[in-house]
Amino acid sequence: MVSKVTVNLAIPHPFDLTATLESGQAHRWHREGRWYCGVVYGNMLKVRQNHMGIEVFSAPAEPEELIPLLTSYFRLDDNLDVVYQTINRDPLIADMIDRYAGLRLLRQEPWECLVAFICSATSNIPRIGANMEAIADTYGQRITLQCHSRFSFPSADRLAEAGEQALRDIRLGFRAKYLAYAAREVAEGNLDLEKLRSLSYWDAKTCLMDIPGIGAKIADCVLAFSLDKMEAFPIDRWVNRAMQEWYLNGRKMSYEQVVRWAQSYFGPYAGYAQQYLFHGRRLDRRVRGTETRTGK
DNA sequence: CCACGGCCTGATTC
DNA sequence: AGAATCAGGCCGT
Repeated sequence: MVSKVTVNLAIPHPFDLTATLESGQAHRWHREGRWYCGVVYGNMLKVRQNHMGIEVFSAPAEPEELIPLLTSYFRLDDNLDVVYQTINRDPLIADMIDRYAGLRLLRQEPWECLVAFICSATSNIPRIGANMEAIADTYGQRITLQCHSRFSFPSADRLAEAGEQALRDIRLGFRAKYLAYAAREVAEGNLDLEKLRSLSYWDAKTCLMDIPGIGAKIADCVLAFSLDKMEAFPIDRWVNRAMQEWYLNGRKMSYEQVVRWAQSYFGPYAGYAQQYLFHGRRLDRRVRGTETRTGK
């Protein structure tokens, strides 16, 4: 029997499922028309937004049981009005907020998020997704929902056991070594991701960056997208370009200098500002089809 | 601190 | 068409 609920959570502030799931934070969502299919915390989900809220199919847990999980995952506990008031410092960011109102950060599983962004180095969004699926297909558990099958995301233990060569074999490239190392550190308890929540942003970041293959950018992604550090400000080429052109007037600054600048400018929700800048810049490039290659 | 080459691989560009 | 180039970085020199 198929169960379905409309998760009729009061969403008093804007929420845009499409913008949220297609803003490059999460890598295991597949779109089918207006539905999105993904795997979160061992549950396969099929979700769609309507005027009431979010419709959900799920397995193995029933949708009703997953309401707290979904509320957390989609950060429906964030008051976006407050976020917007805080980061809305100028007409440029205001335009992004206006265009993508309801785009939310996600609160993902830290381990899965860390793996995804280890895979992100010198890669691109489709390939990161392919890597994540290959990892799940090979090492996860099968979950079936309405004749579709997906696989849960495997634990660090499981990937530590797999080892570097096996990860290379599923085409992770040079990232296999970093992933194998990180898996071992987490499996052995030397890196306790949940514990990072209780640390300050800078302390948590330092812990993450102790792992080879995790630099400032990847650490910031994990902190912003899974560990509730909303002041984290991941800077990739798109955000960097937005910052250079719109805010820094071409001034040369190191990565961490730009982070500090953004934090002092946008405040404690700098991570939200980053997500809007990133999304806007990326879509812009797509629409125009061409990208000026003067920068690199 | 900064600059640079190398790293796996697949898609896109020339 | 085959060869460069590039993609949501990081590390070592």
